[in-house]
Parts: sequence; C-alpha cells; structure tokens
Amino acid sequence: MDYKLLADLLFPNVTKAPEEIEAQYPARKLPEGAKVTRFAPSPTGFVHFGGLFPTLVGERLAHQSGGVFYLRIEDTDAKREVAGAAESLIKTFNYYGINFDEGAILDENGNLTDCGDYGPYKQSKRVDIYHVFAKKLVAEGKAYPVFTTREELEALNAVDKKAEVKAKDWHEDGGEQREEMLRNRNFTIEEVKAHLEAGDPFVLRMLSDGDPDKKIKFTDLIKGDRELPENDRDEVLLKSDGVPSYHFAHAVDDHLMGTTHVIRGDEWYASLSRHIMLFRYLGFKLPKYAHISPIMQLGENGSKKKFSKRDLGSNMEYYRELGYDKDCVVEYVMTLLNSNYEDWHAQNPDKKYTDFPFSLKKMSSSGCLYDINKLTDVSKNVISRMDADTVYERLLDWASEFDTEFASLLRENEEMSKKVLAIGRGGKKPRKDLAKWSDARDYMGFFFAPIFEIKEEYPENFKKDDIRATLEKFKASYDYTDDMNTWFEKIKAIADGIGFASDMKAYKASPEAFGGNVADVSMFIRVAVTGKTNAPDLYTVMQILGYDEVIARIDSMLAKI
RNA sequence: GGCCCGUUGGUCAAGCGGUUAAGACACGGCCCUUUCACGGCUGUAACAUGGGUUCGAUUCCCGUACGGGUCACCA
Repeated sequence: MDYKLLADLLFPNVTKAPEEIEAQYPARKLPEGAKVTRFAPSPTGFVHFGGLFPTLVGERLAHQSGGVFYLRIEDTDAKREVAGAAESLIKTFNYYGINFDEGAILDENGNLTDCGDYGPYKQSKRVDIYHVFAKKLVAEGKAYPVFTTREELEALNAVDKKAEVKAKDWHEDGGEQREEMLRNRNFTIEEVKAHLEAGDPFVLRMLSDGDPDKKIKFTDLIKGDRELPENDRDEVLLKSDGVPSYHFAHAVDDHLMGTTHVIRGDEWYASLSRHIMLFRYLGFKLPKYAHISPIMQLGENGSKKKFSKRDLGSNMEYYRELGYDKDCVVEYVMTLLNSNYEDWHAQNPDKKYTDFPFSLKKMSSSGCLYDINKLTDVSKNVISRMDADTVYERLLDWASEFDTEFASLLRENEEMSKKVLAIGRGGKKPRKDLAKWSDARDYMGFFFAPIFEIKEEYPENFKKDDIRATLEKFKASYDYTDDMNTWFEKIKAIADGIGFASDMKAYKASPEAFGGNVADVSMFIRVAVTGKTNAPDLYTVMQILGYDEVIARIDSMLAKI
C-alpha cells in the first residue's frame, strides 16, 4: 500500500505541512514551572456541579504557578450541541470568579469571541488543522479509512455482544467488528478509490499497534504510577463528516495550545492508553495527566451514585436560586478538593482561597459524597466573615432576582438593613445566622413593618395577665436613651414586680417560688417586638427599630391579648 | 461480563509496620447566657472481609465482597 498516495486521495485539499501549523503555535514565554491548563467543555447544557471540580483544579494549578488557564469549546458533536450553552457556561464560571486568561470569551455584547494567540479556541473552527495531522498519519500508515457505515457496524457489534466477544478478544480472536476493521485496513488503493468515487462516506481510524496483553506504564498526578493494557482499538479520529473525535482533537489541540497539565474527569482515565498512543503516533510530547474522581450522591438504595445531571443540585443555577453565595460554593468545593484546606483557612481566616497552596498530592483518588450539611456549615463560616456592606450587597443581588418584595424593602431601608446585618458581625467570633441568602427573610424580616405581622404566639403555659403586665410596665419605663445595662435592669425590675425571678440562679435554686424568670419576661417583650421567641439581641433590635416602632408594636400586642 | 480504580466513624478525612487511630461536619450532654446565634468543654461512633508476610499489621502481598469508571462516528 502506498500510504502517501492514500493520504492524497483522502485529503486532496490539504496542502499544508504539519510543520507550518506548528510554526503558528510557538511555545509560550512563561516562567519556569508555569503550568498551562484548560477547561474544555462541550456546549451541551448547563454547568454541572461536578464540572466545577476539575475546573477549579485547573485554574488553581495554572494561576498558582504563573501559568495560563484557557477555555476551549469542544463543539465537535453538532447533534448534541445546545444553542447558547457555551455563552452561559462562560457566564456561570465568571460568576463563580473563575476567569480564563485565554480562549473563548464573551465580548461586550455577550457574543462568543476568541482571546489569545493559540486559537481558534472552538474546535469546529479548527477542522482544517485536524486534517493536516490526519493526512500525516495516513501518509505514515498510522491511520486508515473505514467505509463501513455506522448502521452496519452497530449490527456487527450486536452480533459480537450476543456471542459474548469480549473487548480483549478483539485483538486475538477477532469478532465481527474486528474482522470488519481488518477488511478495511487491507483495502487496496483501487478499492479505496472506488469507494471515494462512489461518494461513500468514511471515518478515519487510527491503526493501532497495541497489544492488550502488554501493559503501558504512566503516571497520573493524583492516582500515582499506574499501568493499563495497551490500546488495540482502532479509535475513530475523524467522523464521517470530517469532524474529529474527542480523542484526536484532544491530542492535536492540547499539543498545539501548549497544555502542560490535562486536568479532567475520571471518566477519561480508561481511554488514556489510547491517548498515549495517539501522542506517540503524532510525535507529540505527552502532557501530564490528572484524573479527578467524580462527586457522588447517595442513591435510593443507600449506595453511592455519580452526581448526575438529573440530580437535584447538579445544576449550578440551583445554588444561585436557593441563595448560596458563590464564594460559599467555591469554598465548599475547595474543602473537598484538598483535605488540608479547611484547617488552613481556619488558621488564615482573612486570606482568600487563592492564597492557599493547592496541591494535587492532597487530592483523594476516590469520589466523595455530596453533603449538604457541610455546604451549610462552610457557607455560614464564609458569610460570617463578610462585612455588613458586602452581605447587604449580595443579599440584595440575590433578592432582586428571587425575592423582589424583600429586595425593595432592603433598598428602601438600606441604612437600617445594614445595621441589622451588622449585628454580631466583625470580631473573632461572629454570629452565624445565615447559610444562604434565602435565610435572611426569616432571620430579619420582622424589622420590616410591611412584611411583619404581629401574631399572638406565646407559649401556652404563661398567664396572659403576666404578659399584659409585663408589656404595660415595659412600655411605661422604656427609655430609648438607656444603655444596655440600665435597660436590662428595668426588665429585671419588671420581673420582680410580677413575681418572676430576676436572678437566674435564685430561680434555678427554687423554681417553684416564682411564676417564671427574667428570661420569660424578656421573651414576652421579644415576641411582641419581633414576633419570634428567638431573635438577635433584643436591646440592639430595639435601638435599630426606634422608640416609636417599639411602642407601636407593644401597643399592637396589648390590643390582641 | 472484560479491563481499570477505590474501600478508616453517618459524611469529609489525617495516618504511610509499633498511635490511647487526629481533626472538621452532623448528632447527644454540660457550661456560658434575657432568647437565638457564637464560644468553651464533653460524649456516641471507624480501619469491608478471609488468608498470608512479619516479633508486630489500618498500613505490605493475594483472594473475596461491596462501590465506582469504561467498553459510541458522545464528550
């Protein structure tokens, strides 16, 4: 077989030499040790929660080392492509603070465009490039056309499955599919020419020289030194429409674009032997690989299941709607990614996650279970460290979209809202009331008269006379200018006045001697003012509410009981 | 099913031949406290399993079970 002739036959329009392409992609001028990583999504839908993991890892590795993190759109499957998916993918990542130095970006009008010297960054625009390298492989006898149609192949595959032909047997014993590959491999130039002239479509497959009985050794940056059987599959390089498969595009693009570290999901691990072979065929230097285990979710039968796109919480939009702050989600992912991250952040509360020395060595090689409890805890910590202005802004951002009534109240009462959000904030041990923005309404809603309805919801074991007496006495004695101590002394006096213990120790010593205690008295007032039995510090609440509002609320309650 | 990978408390996880087997979340108790939240103290709870190797295995080897990934002209 004259491979050179075959190559010209298959790719008559390809005139460029691989070297010409290579010349267009010179090595980047980067500091020693700088890593070049990429995120390479296919635009088929929303950003998946699990997709955040490799993305964040790639971003950290690149930016921590002074390297480059770029975005490449893998739109080689027109059938699955969803209009606008690429744009929304980018928006989502930008929203989470993950930014790309190079690659597909959004211009000011929100349209997809390229940024950087190693493009095009959309694979559908790189078809000519792939063909140059495809032609080279054919000319070297490392790839060949297969004219068998997909339908025919599927039928053969079904036969193999029925006969329980194992994948391994491909190499030794054949199987119908294997036979078909060999038949195509052995076509003469004349046969190929005849197919071509008849207009038969073909796929280009790599001509594998692997032996699955032999192992190929390699290093995965997370899993360590491993080995896999050599690849013996004649993997598809170009589909019948001339568009490359993932495998071929991966090799060509990551080589030309100078990727040093391929960070990807674990589902690619099994095809690594194929990729290694491809890089060898192409004469490319193999990048370093890190395969990340998928995040799991608890299945119905109690077993772990890969977090799938159908699962609640897989769409990043879900967290935004629920009101989880972007920083909280990133923080949570970081705690899962590097086991020492949480300790580090506890010791460096003021630093950002980008200051953390991220390491692949600290990554777990088994998939972890998604835990909403942990997300909640992490979120409370993150929000508790924010200042009141930031909390106000982000809460308002969220509410503007998902709770417009609350949003307008926040806007109309900006000053008060910030005071409320400042309660217990700052200092070493801040309050942790908010895990997500949607918690805020319940936490602080009572400050806003329009959505605050006073209900008479006292525990039943108290006498209404005591409650009434408390409220009346409080109303008579309340002085807005009192300091906290004076204020509370007055409440103690009220307790004494109605036969409740003002001293908790005395009460605990003999509870039967009193009608209740000062905590109960405080509760009477608290319910009238906040509508709840639990609220932030009552004195501060009243200071924010103002004298008139406090008295109005007391009066309102007095009218009801 | 073949081939890979994994398995320390409910969850996330330290650990790399000798430890009272860390820590965090969740859960329980106590303390602080006018409620809540915070904080402090404290408790329950783990090396999947069977064989080896070894003076000694959670740590090393083999098998078993369980879980996961993959086996497309999808990425």
